[in-house]
Amino acid sequence: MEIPSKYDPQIAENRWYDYWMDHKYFHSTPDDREPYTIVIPPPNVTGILHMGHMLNNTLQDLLTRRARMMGKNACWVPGMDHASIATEAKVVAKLKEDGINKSDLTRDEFLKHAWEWTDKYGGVILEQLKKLGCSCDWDRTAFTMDEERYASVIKVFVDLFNKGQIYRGHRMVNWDPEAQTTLSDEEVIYQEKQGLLYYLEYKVVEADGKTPPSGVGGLTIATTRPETILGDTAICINPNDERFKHLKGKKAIVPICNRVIPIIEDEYVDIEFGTGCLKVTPAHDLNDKTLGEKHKLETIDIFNADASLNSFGMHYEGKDRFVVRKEISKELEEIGVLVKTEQYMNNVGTSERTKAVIEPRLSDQWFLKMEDLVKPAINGVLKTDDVKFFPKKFENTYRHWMENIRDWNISRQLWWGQQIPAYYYGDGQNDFVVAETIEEALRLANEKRSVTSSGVEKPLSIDDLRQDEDVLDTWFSSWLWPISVFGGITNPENEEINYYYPTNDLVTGPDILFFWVARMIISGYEYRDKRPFENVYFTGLVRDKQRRKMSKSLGNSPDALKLIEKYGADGVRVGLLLSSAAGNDLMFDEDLCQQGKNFANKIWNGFRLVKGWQVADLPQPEASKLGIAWYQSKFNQTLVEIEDHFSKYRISDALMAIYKLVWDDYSSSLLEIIKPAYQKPIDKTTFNQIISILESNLKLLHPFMPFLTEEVWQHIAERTPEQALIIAEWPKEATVNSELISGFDFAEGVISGIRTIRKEKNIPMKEALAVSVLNKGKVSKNWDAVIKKLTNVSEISYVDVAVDGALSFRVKSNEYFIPISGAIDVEAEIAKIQEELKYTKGFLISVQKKLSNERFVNNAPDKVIEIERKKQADAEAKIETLEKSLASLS
RNA sequence: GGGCUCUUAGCUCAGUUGGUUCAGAGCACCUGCCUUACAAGCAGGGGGUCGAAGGUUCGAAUCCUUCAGGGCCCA
Repeated sequence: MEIPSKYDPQIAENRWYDYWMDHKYFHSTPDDREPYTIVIPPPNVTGILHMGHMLNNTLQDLLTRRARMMGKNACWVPGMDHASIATEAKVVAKLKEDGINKSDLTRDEFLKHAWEWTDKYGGVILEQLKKLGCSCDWDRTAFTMDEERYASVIKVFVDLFNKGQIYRGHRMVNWDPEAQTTLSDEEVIYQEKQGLLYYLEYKVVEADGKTPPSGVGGLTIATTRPETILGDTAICINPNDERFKHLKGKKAIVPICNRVIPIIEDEYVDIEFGTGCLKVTPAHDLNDKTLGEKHKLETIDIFNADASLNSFGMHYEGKDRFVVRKEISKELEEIGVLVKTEQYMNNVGTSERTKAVIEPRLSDQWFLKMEDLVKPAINGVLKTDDVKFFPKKFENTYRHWMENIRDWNISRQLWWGQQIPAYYYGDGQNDFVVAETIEEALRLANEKRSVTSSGVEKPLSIDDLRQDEDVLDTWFSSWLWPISVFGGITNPENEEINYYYPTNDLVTGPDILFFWVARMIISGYEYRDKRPFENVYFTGLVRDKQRRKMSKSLGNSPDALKLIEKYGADGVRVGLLLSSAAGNDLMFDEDLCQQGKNFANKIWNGFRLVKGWQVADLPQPEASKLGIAWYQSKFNQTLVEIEDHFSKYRISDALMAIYKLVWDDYSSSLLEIIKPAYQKPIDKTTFNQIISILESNLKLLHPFMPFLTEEVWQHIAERTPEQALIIAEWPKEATVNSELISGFDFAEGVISGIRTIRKEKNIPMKEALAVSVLNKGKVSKNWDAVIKKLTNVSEISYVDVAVDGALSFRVKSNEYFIPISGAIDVEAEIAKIQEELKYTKGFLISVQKKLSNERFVNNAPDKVIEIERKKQADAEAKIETLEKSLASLS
């Protein structure tokens, strides 16, 4: 095969992705091998690839590829999330553009539009993942709204209802007036907003509601929301507040609507805040609702679903809450009720999706009881380590949330999602049943009615049943994901679920720890009695250089596909992984991708060098033999290190270890050691060994840089599909000869010393040097061939006395001399040696100090003392050498 | 306001049970090289009072206390 002079990522990426797909390497079916399973955090169906996805999926691909090479049956299940609120919002917006209002459509008509939208724009992101090299089993692509997943959700809902875990409740919920749906607490974002505090005066009357009391004028309340006074049903004062003793037992009149409301007393009221008089609006504030329940107050809801005022709003009926706020404050001012206004900063809840200001609202909702469900999930993560978090610190966050968990509001007032399988047949509170099918619901309803009603009534028919209009929270489908992708809910004993579940690793962002991760753990224990995954790897958020979160609105997120085009998928993968310790935010900088691209190029050129050599039947040079033996040990040592990093999910450390192995040890050292002289052939032994070494390197690199490595692999030799790198065997840990490693380290010191002198004295590399050595440390001569090769030294001679008129340097207690033509700057040499001497003596003193400290010798472990003794001996030897040199110079 | 967490070189980060020359890595920077795979390269080099102040200890980047300043989650 002809080797192109430049590596072209585009061609290689397309070629090998197609090749991998054609040969079905990504596809998995249960067999005798140990399974390795990852389920993708399903991206929003209409989403597009952003940096967070790139990081996340690169990590998953890397783990999957490594597992595959380790001989496991690797299965990475891809899929998408129907993202009910986000998708419905997009569809509604699109319809609006076309002049269609959602309210003009029937549910079925709307769903038809939504599916059209999904079919048209959905799945783009999955195609983008392929560009990144993701080795997902695409035959298994799942969708949270497809038939299997829909059925799973319904089955689970019915099951939990039957277990008494799901109930209907009248609750104050976070209402998004724009999307006209309920939001979970987690979907509300609190923002500081500048607003006004309005001081309003209410008239006070006697308990009969008519007679103005003598000597009492009125009372003043402070509110940020004057429009809600129309829903006031009480005024509350603190019973300990001396200022308002005279108000006890009286009543107040709400301005404008002139409703007479009681003045109640409760210690809940903060005497310091505002005026000390609190208006109570149970329908529109959570705290007021609690007060209202305690004091049995009336609840008056003044809003429509879109947060415009209803008939309780009187002449403001139909107007938006913010419009009313302005207008009513004007009216209040005109009728002399508005005492004053003040600037006020308050925390306003807004919708994560629509940004609309959240309205607390009372409504009928479905709830899932969490108290019992969380118990095994708390245990599994925090007590038994059945599920492990990386980094561990997120366990604290998890604990705090799980131990303070509230019931989960699982209903959403939307159409795009799994419709709640509750069927109403009458007007009573309990005139409903829950069932997987309407037929079953009918049977249950008739059964229920015959029990509850004494009289003989006509049986109900299907037409008498009304299904609940609401759908389930998106997370109520994704919390089943690791089970439902294998059909483990609808068919709990099927072969696939039994083989692939529990999955191994989950890679996701900490922002959905509660939304998703915690709930999957809960459902895993509930429905499989097993953890859903063993390890959770939390990635950080991807931020830009200025530490800003990458977002569409800021426009600071680079186009993922353009990055791949520019740096190659491998380059981008390396760039992302290089600085992404688990759980740490990643300050993304395109330069990192450049580094990745450079690395790819380095590997490519290293390959070109080797492939360009002529091979001949020659004896193997000593330097090559030793160099290869050393590298093999170095490789194995690094492999141990890499495995350790992987076991702790320190992915960027693993990559860095490989990076240095390949760049420094393999390219800069080993290739230079074995490189034959210009246009000379290489011996066969060395050549075969270096090919084998290159292949091992490629294996380690493959999970990180799949395309480049497969390309090089296939260039090295003709390979059958069974010999493709993607399924090659991951290197096994082997013995490390530490003598070779320390020997090379010493030789490197010598090499570096010679190079430094070359540099200082401007001696070109072409000019061969002769070196003499005073081998005080009795260092093996084995490495001389290597040293000579890497420094262009013609001869290393061993001497007994210092060489006069030569430049010198020292490695440990050995001293090296390089005679050069021309005068030696003796002064400079002396100064250099004195500098070294000073440092070494200082070091020795600190060691001696330590060793002469009785308490140190008595308390420190033997091993530490031994090390200190060795340090002392080394330093003393070095000082001796230095002093001798100094004497010979002066 | 409550909980969690962080602060180490210009940048991004390692630094495990306190103890090897422990003060590190990569990038960036500086200097010299178009050396025959790679200038997307090679060789060499400089750079940090480990946020501050106390304390424990023979010994502290590491443990404790206080302070300062970030970040995340929750209310």
